[in-house]
Formats: sequence, C-alpha cells, structure tokens
Amino acid sequence: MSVADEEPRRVQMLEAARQVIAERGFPGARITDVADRAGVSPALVIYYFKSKDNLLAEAMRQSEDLWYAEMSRRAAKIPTAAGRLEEVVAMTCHVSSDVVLEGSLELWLDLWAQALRDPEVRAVREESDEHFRETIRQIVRDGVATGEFSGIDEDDFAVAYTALLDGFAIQVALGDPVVGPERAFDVAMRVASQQLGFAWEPRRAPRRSSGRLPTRATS
Amino acid sequence: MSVADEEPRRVQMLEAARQVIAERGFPGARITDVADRAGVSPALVIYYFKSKDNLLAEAMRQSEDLWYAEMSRRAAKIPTAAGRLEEVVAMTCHVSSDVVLEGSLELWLDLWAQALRDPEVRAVREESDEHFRETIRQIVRDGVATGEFSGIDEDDFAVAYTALLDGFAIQVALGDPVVGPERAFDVAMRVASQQLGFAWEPRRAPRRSSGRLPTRATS
DNA sequence: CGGCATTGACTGAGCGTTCAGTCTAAGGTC
DNA sequence: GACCTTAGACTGAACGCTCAGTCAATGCCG
Repeated sequence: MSVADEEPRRVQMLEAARQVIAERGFPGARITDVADRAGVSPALVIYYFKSKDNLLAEAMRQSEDLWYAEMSRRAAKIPTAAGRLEEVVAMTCHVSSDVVLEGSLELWLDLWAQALRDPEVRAVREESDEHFRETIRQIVRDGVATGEFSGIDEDDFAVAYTALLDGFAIQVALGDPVVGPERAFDVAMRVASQQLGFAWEPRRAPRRSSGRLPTRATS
Repeated sequence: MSVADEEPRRVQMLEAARQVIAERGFPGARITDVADRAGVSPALVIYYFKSKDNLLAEAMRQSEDLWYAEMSRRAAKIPTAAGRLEEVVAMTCHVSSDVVLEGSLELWLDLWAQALRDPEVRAVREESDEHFRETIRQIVRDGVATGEFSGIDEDDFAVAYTALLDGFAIQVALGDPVVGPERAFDVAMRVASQQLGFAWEPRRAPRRSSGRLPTRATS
C-alpha cells in the first residue's frame, strides 16, 4: 500500500502496461495503449519512464513480483508442505480462474522470448526463475523435515520440477487441445507425489467446466 | 532435393528468414534483412510470399520440419529405445553443439510467444508439439515392447516428459546460470531412467567446456 | 513566483507494401 | 535463322502509415 500511495501514477501505469502486454504482446505494446488505459497522455508515460523499453521491463518485473507475492500469501495459509506444493502447481497450471493472476502465463511466454535479446528483461527472468526454484526447494525441505516427504535431492528436484511446470505453463497458456489445465495439474501432482513419496489423489471426478476449485474459500 | 531444385529462391528465402528470426527475434525480423541475406530485393520477397507475416510463419513451419527430420534421421541410426530417447534429450538440451540445429531452441521461444496471437503460428506450434509427443510415445512403446522399459502409461509419460524438455529448453536457450545444457541433460536422463526403469549413468565425468560429445561420430 | 505535473501538437525515422517498369529466356511465325 | 510476342523473375523508387520520443505551453499547488 505504501508504494501505491507514494507513487500512484507510476503503479497505475505499470498495471496498465501489464495488461497491455498481456493483450498485445511485449513487442506489440504501444505507449499510446498504456496511456489510454491509464487515462493519461502518452507524453506523461515517457515523462515517468524514460523510454518504452524501460517501462515494459519494469512492468514485467512488477508483474513477476506480484505473482510471487500472491503465491507467498496463499502458501502462508496452508499448513502442509504437500498442500503448499499443490497450490503452487494450481497457480502455475491456472486451474483456478483467478483475476489476480489473469494473463500471467501469457506474460511468461513474452518474458522468455524477450529475455533472449533484452538484458534488462533477461535479468528479471533469471531472478524470477531462481525465486521459483527456491520456493520449490523450500517447500521440499519443509516437507522432508516434517516427514511428509521422503528423502530426495531437493536441488535436483527443484530444477526438474520447475522445468516441468514451465513446460505445462506453455501448454496451458497456449490452450493446447491435448494438455489442458486439468490434465497438466493432474500429471504434475502425480509426478510430485511419486517423486516425493506422499499420498495424493484427485479432489473430485474430472470436471468439464473451467470453474474455480470450490475446495478453497475465495475471499 | 527435389523441393530445393524446383523452388530454389523460395527455400533460400525461408532459410534466410529462419536465420534472421533466430538473430533478431520474430517481431524484430525485417523483410529487408531477409532480402539482404538472400541477396535479393525486398520487393521480391513480397513477390514470393504475399506478406511478411506469411513469410515468417512459413519459415517457422520449415524450421520445425527440419528439426524433426534431423531427429528422425538420427534416431533411425540408433538401435535401442533408450539410446533414441537419449539422443532426443541431447538435441533438446543442446548438449552437442551442432550447426544444423543452430538457433532452434531460441526459435522455440519466439514460436511460443507468437503462437499466442498469430493463428497460423499457433497451428504450427500445435502440430509440432503433438509431433514431439508422438515421437516420445513411440520410443516408449518400442522400449516397452523390447523389454528395455518397464510398463508405464506411455501417454502420460509423453505429456509430462515433453513438458519437462520444453522447460529445460527454455533454461538452455536463455543460458541460465544455474541450469546449463549438461545439467539439464543429466537431470532429464535421470528422470527418464527412473520413470522407465532402465539403467543409465553419465557418459563421463562432468565437463566444464561446452565442447561437443565425442562419443558419437559427427559426420 | 517557482517548480512540478500534464498535455496537444508535432516530427522524424523506420518499414511494409505497391508500382511501373526492365531484363531474360522461351516459344511461335515466316 | 531473324524477328516478334509473351510471361515470369526481378528491381529501384516512392508511398503511406505507424509510433516513439520531443517540446513549448498551460494548469496547479504551496
């Protein structure tokens, strides 16, 4: 809240930029779009951020930060390591349709493509990915400590599992006809339970609709 | 060869386009670049392909086709299913530095990002991904048939394993400081051997250099 | 008044696409 | 064989649009 209060215009524009990138893609995002959405003039956008590239890179960073903040927020509410892992998987596979995470997967595709050439974006991606890995690592460590998970090299698991989730994120983001959110979630959880040695079965019979998971309260 | 003989200019431009996309990214690729590299005028490029979008989409398709052709070519030479799987993993993780596959991983990142909005590119991606899955599926089926692999749901495995390899492809393409080609290859093979129940150990002590694998002849 | 926020109007570069042709080779005609 | 016609390959120049970034001017607040 403090950040938003101190620099309302700034975050407003970053939020607008995030949405525009999600809609039109990183290279297709125009400062006019961002300005329109934020209800200001294009010149003001340049006034705040020096250049378009800078704006978009910062928008990417902010978006990633928000994603992990949301993840931490949710994880904090869940007592078991297996539950926390499941929540991470659910977020990555977009099982629950969630406004906060709207467009985050699509953004990742642009993030990766852009990271190839743009050093600033590359830095964002590297931090973000290491953050992701560390999150998984920590969950595994906790699970091993509490006896939920049986011994496994947490580092190798984190490397492999984040790669797996990234791969599923691609399929889900692109709306692959074979690998939808439910299947990705299912397979990912099965792999995890097998590798980490904990019991897991699907919450319910497979649902057709893309509705939210009623298991967890939404408020 | 027949194709190249019939339409030399066409394939020449497609090849040029592939290189330009690999260098400057899909959105950054200019028809002038392609024309320059092919040694023709920009107008001729439009003369052959109706528009820039069409050109780039076809270049993507051709690139994917080449990749799978190369994969089949290599796989055909390898007698065991485990060996074939290893070769696929090696190609995906860019363990062997190979001219034919130059820039293919980087191209995938652009392919995914572009597939989000461009229907033509999306179609290419879907075909390509299903092709990949089917390749893995078939290798597993063969391995199970010959007794190399122990029983496993080949479909679920294919879905999960292609996702894993896609994820590693991202890391490798972006030159992640933590997950390099060797580590990706190593972890991927360990996962495969464990899941499919075959014996596998690293060919050699871990190498620092990014040199090619001397195990297989390059000719 | 003085500094900050904000804007509309403008510009200049970049780039896809078009067009009016030129050049070359093949084919037909006597 | 000499000449004309046709078609396809190919190009240089120009058109027109998009869009990031600039700038002088205005409003606003303390």
